[in-house]
Amino acid sequence: MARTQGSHSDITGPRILDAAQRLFAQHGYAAVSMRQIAGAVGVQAGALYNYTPDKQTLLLGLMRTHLEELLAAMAAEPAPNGVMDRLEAFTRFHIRFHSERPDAVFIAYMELRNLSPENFATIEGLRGQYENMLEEILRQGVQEGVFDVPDPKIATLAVIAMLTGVNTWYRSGGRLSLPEVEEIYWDMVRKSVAR
Amino acid sequence: MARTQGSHSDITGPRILDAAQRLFAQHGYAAVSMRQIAGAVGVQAGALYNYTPDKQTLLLGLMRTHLEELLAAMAAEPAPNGVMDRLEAFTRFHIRFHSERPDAVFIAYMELRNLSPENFATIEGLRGQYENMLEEILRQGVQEGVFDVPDPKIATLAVIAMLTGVNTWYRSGGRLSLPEVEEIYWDMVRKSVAR
DNA sequence: GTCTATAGATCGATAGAC
DNA sequence: GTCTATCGATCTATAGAC
Repeated sequence: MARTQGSHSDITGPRILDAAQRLFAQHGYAAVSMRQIAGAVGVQAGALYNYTPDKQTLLLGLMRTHLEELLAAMAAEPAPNGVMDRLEAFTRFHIRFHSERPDAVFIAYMELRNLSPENFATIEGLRGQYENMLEEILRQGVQEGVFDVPDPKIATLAVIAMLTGVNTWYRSGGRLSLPEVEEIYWDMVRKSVAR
Repeated sequence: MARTQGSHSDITGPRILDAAQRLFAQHGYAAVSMRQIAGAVGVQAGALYNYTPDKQTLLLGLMRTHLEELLAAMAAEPAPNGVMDRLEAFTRFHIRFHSERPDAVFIAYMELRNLSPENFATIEGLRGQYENMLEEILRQGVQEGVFDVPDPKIATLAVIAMLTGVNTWYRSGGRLSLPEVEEIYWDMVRKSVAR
């Protein structure tokens, strides 16, 4: 800990990403300086540039990693057969996954403005893939007569907005446990698309 | 238009607020400089300080004005008698009011981090007043046996998150008209709290 | 791989002329 | 009320020593 020089390449990289994610979520990308990130990691600002070409790429990496992990975790989930069960699985998965990563979720929604047009397109494409999974569930449910949804695209966005809103208030150890939260939201989601 | 000096006090104040609101929403508070705001208005940066003591107060003013207008508009709405009609009125009012002010809404949600603790408390207090109006509707509906809502506080946040999500995609002149949007969301809100 | 040092730009805010 | 000019601080990113 007292060492002020020398190589730490084994862990510095991940620590930079962790510090950047926490600081960007707390203060906003534009309000955080490379010196702050370096200070949180315990290195000088110049050392950061061994791990990222610039601040912008640091942000893009955080957002892309988050969305790729989301898609990978979603793909790894067991998919029930019926549309109702699939909707329930999606709902519970979304709440669980997002409540575990509040900083990453916050950044992925709030810092889209700071992406270049092509990077923005990349991120929005990944997000669209995720949204399409819910939209497909809703469309199939409508087709089967299980759901009553006049506009599946809009219903998808409505449900996701409702579920992601959990992150604005949920805190581990608060009044409600995560299973209780899942139950409340699943009840509302189920009814909101019901016949 | 060619005049580069002289007094313009009649309209400069509102124009500063308009420009700041638009730029803060587009790029984020921290990413916008006082020089950018001044440039958008057509004055030099120093002139801004005739209208605001500092950048922070400019932001606070925008957020407080937005929330005070929200509460005033809500109070001016005719309140139906039955809880179901009141819920419908709230839903349609929320969508209409928020979709008309995307920049102000965006700032009021995204820039809370940039407020000092006491200013944050002020803004959150105003937002809480608004949320309480919906919560009261839900509580009364539960009491009357019209709604089935296990946790009115959480249901309030869920509904508001869903409705405010309209602003992430709705554009005037798009595929759906505002009345169509209201209809879709009212259908989902109504069912989500139904017995 | 990390350090120190710094180039070069930009920031918020102020002072004083008009 | 707006301008010009500027102070002092801070920023991103780079250069070169170790």
